[in-house]
Amino acid sequence: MQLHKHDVVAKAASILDNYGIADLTMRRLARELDVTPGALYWHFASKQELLGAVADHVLAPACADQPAAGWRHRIEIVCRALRDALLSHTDGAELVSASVAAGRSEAMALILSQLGAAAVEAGMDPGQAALAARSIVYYVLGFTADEQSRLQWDAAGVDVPEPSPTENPSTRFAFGLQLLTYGIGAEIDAGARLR
Amino acid sequence: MQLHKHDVVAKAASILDNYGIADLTMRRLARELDVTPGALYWHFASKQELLGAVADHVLAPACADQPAAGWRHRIEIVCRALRDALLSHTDGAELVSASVAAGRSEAMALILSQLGAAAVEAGMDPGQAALAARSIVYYVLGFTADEQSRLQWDAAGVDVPEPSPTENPSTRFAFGLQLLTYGIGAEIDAGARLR
DNA sequence: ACCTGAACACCGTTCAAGT
DNA sequence: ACCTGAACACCGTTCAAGT
Repeated sequence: MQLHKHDVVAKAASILDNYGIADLTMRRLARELDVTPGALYWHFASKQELLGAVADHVLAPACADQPAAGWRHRIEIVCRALRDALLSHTDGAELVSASVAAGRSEAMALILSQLGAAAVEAGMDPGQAALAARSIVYYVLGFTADEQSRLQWDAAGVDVPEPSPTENPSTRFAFGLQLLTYGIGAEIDAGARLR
Repeated sequence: MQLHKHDVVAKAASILDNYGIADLTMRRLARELDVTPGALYWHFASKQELLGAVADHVLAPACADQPAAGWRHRIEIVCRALRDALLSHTDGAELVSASVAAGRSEAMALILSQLGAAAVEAGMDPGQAALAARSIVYYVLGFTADEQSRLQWDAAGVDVPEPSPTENPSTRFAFGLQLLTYGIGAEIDAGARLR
């Protein structure tokens, strides 16, 4: 049976979920697909390109059309969807961070444009809005990667103390995000006073 | 001549600067130190531990005592020092991000406490302040990793378009950081209104 | 067009044995 | 105490040759 990109990405995602990113190697992936490592290079130019495809697969659920709402709420919805998507796969945040840092991920470009559009609606000019969108993504990726690595230490029996154990991760996530949306509001107010 | 931790870290930093993080391998490091790979494992338990030490070396200049100033200015000073430290070594942001995500970096803990102290001075309670500090670090690491990877594509001849080419990276960095400091101010105001 | 076989040039880590 | 030698169990990538 012929190998298709989709099958390769799906199998890669299953290795990711069951064994983590360290075990997601070209040779192992080939073995589980009952194929020779070289076969993968007919479909993908490099491991980096393959990981990019897996990243887009992970991000797909966060790319669904968002319901109409005020800019602040839209940002919260996109960011929650992004975090949920990352958390739903082992090492999801690490994988996506690496793919975003390296070659561009199409899915992340879409998410950035959704966040940017919300910032424009809030009253920012396009340049500021693009930067605000990127800042938000840095926060979500950083927070979630951190959260996910703590989860893994936890599962391994090592318990690392949470900085503030009173609130759960979702509440803490929302609080940090609020800092950024408040900042966007304040930035616009400050800009308006100068005009 | 005997091998000391300090020499190992220094040579690792020089490989990093001259060839990048991909070439910073245990075998290569051993070769350049005229030593066998096994020798490194007498001084460091693992590659991860060694990279952590290199990360602390990179972060050292950002750990100098900061002059007294208002909280907002203190945050800006720490963050500029952090970005400068990361930019002063090839792949500095990537290295530090990985080390921070994995085992704890002592230097980063110090930076987090400096940022947290500033947020407390601004009027946050310690739990909120710790989270605000982490959010700021996520931003600095994300922004700088992005900036540094663009620099590398640039140096390689590929030119990737900047989202908003009018302003230089330092100005853009300051703008994104301002979003967070404005957010801290707004958060405190919002909290005060509830009391 | 799609894949195998086999090679190339590497990795991190361990550990008995040497000095 | 500190390091070598040698091995173990892997990597990503390429490419002539097969079907």
